[in-house]
Amino acid sequence: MVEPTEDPLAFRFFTEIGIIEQLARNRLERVLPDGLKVSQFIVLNHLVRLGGEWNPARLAAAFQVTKGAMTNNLQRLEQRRLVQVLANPADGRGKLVSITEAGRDMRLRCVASVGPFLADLSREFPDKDLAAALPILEKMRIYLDAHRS
Amino acid sequence: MVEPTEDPLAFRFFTEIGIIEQLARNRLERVLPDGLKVSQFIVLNHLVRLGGEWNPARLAAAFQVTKGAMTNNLQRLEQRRLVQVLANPADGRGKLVSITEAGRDMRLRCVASVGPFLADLSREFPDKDLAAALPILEKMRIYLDAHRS
DNA sequence: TCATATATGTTCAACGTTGAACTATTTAAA
DNA sequence: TTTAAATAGTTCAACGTTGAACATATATGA
Repeated sequence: MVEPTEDPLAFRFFTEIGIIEQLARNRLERVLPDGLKVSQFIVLNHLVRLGGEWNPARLAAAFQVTKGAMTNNLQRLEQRRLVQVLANPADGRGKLVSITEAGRDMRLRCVASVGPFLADLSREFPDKDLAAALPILEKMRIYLDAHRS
Repeated sequence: MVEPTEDPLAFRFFTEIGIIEQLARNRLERVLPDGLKVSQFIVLNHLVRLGGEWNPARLAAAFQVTKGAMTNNLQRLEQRRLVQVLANPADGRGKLVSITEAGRDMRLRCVASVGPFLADLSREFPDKDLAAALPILEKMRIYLDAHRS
């Protein structure tokens, strides 16, 4: 009788994370308006919540994606006039990204469209449970970011 | 003074999950041998741990990916002779996947190559902390799987 | 039996991401 | 001042995934 080997807990942890990521992304993108992608929505949300002007590099760092991925995202958002991208007058290399009125509207539509899903979810996962899980997730994110080598 | 709106906790939860997933995948794929992908390694690991023969559909369900993705994965593993794929004699539609000796060897090399990373990690994240986080992750994975609609 | 519904697996285009190469600009050092 | 290093952003090919369409085969039920 061969007993199945136990995976290290970290494997199970990352496996769950991977599956949740995929399921959550697909679930959200099915309800987001106009085929907006999660990666685009989180940029809009970020700009609305924190306001001001951001250069693409800071946005890329904030969401831990490559500059190339952020270029792609911002180009699509700009084509839809959801963000405005201007040259940074103080730095010839840089650009400055800010949200437009249409972007604010779209973000509100997104939040509304995701509402029912979140309402369902919060019945199963009260804030206190999510809040209890956040610290280790944040710690893991920070750890992985610091140990990319 | 405009105060930044707070995101629902679920947003922060999924944002952390998304970033961890990307960082962990990239970290692992940098150390896996011969450019093996995480999605391929977890299939090898699964076959070694649980043994026996699996049809692609069950594997796809186990890892929550589409059948197309699993076809792609298995074709690459089979090209490398890491798994064996045979027609299921009991079901004309199905196939049966099993690991080869080369697959076992490769899986061991993978586990070894990931070892130092896991050792580092376990210093920062003792099993008890990971174990404490697993239940809500499993619950979330099951919830999302059941609410794909 | 025969028709319909399910299930397995493959293929394909579309999409987002990575990583590397590249240009342009700014910063730091000699 | 001049040169080298660092930073911002773009482009491109490679890759994995999704979702849909498709072909085959099995299961269900009238």
